[in-house]
Amino acid sequence: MSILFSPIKDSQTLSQKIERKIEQAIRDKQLPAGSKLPTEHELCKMFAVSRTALREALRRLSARGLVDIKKGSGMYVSDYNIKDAISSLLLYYDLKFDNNLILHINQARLMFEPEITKLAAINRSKKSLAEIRKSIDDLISCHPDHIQAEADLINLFHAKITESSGNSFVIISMEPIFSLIPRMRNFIYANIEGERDVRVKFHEKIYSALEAKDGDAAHAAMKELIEHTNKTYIEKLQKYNKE
Amino acid sequence: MSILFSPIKDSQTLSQKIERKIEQAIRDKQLPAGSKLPTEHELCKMFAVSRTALREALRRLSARGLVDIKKGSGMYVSDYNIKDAISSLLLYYDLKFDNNLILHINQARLMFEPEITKLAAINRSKKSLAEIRKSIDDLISCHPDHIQAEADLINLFHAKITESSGNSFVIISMEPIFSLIPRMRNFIYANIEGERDVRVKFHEKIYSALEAKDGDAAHAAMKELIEHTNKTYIEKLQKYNKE
DNA sequence: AGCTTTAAATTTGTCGTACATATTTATTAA
DNA sequence: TTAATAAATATGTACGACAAATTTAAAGCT
Repeated sequence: MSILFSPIKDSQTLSQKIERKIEQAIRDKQLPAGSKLPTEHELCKMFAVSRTALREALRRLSARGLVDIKKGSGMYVSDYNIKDAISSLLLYYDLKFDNNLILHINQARLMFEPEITKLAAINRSKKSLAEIRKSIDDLISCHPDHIQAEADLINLFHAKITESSGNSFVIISMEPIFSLIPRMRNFIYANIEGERDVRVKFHEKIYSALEAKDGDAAHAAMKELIEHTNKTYIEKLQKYNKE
Repeated sequence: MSILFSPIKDSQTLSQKIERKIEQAIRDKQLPAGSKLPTEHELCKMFAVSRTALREALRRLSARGLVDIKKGSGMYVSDYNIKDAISSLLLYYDLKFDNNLILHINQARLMFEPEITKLAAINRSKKSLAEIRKSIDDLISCHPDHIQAEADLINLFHAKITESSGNSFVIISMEPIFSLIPRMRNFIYANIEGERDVRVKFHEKIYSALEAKDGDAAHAAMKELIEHTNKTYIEKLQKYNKE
């Protein structure tokens, strides 16, 4: 019976209707990024609505990152970037964050990162290679007590490789992991005596494959590294459960 | 000099401050999904602000999917789901949609879907296998003139396999592709004489591997299928450019 | 006593007015 | 010509009033 009859009355509020019209103009490229929107006063006249409904519509658009509102200046179509793109994903993961998600992320990394590293070996530029090199050098020279900095440099290593793939979909798909890792790093990257040297060896091996543009070697080396990372995570988890 | 001094005055509007406090309560699980928020009147008293600023804060939260506002009833913490999770991603892809993105998506699928299918072969349930079976059967019996329906069934086949992996991160990462495909399908899934039979053969082969829980066979078969899909897309693109 | 209908209360949606505050533009002074 | 000041512009917040959807309470009917 749900198809036979549908609501006669539109359940959208006025502000949602306004939101939709402005959003559609943005999606249709009628309002390019950076362009200034008409003032509140002008938009109220255009839409024949009160300032309240219009402002509420604009708050909705602003909250979703579509427009920037500047007091005293005006409202501008924002340049929607990757950070905006993953904002709702990050919120979702924050709300659903648990150990199961970490396990799934670890599993996905094992599936995806060797493939990504293989592509990166082919697509990497001199510049991206230098950035990867720097992350390794910084890790080597990082003070042993700077555990957080160490984990961040490991994270950076992985992120830079993903960037080197040059595939925008891949980069965006992996970005939530790298954004979440500051939160997980004490779990994922084991703080164990001698671990750093093991890790540096893995990084060097991957770097060599990238440098040599050897996709298969890169794939194999990254697979090994992720397996190692996941293994130490499982061990750490079991140790924690035993206590 | 940027670290030495920082803005004295907080640039956040009052409504953004309110938004943040309510959001934090939600993130901290103080306000679980489904629970009713205090009324506007109560919140105005709690925060000691006017109704205007509060409503604008609530519009921001509502626009991001964190709360549902029901006229005459009240405001509720929403059950943030996968659809919400990918909403900003889908917006990003809509704003940046071009052929380059399609190529990147195709490339990512070649990297990821064989791995996903391999995992699905291990993790699939009887139920998920039956759903995959149904999508193939529906494709076989689909009328030859129903080009859109055909493409949607192909899409469903792929989506069901990804679901069968049982990995939440993987499912979410691939969801934008399946959401975007209705838009791309006339490009991605070639409408060529005889193509449907070729495709059904690929689907059957993958299905057999899934049924047999043969991860390597599943991986190889899916790789072959994606290569085929990507190849016909490139051919179609070149044909289009020639005209 | 239980169910249905009607009325009242509650809660969010929209409008209009007023003033505050940040930014931009225009005018004046050096 | 440049710098300082004033005026205008544009968004931020508050308040009061009324509209409209939902919920609750009361009245009416069987």
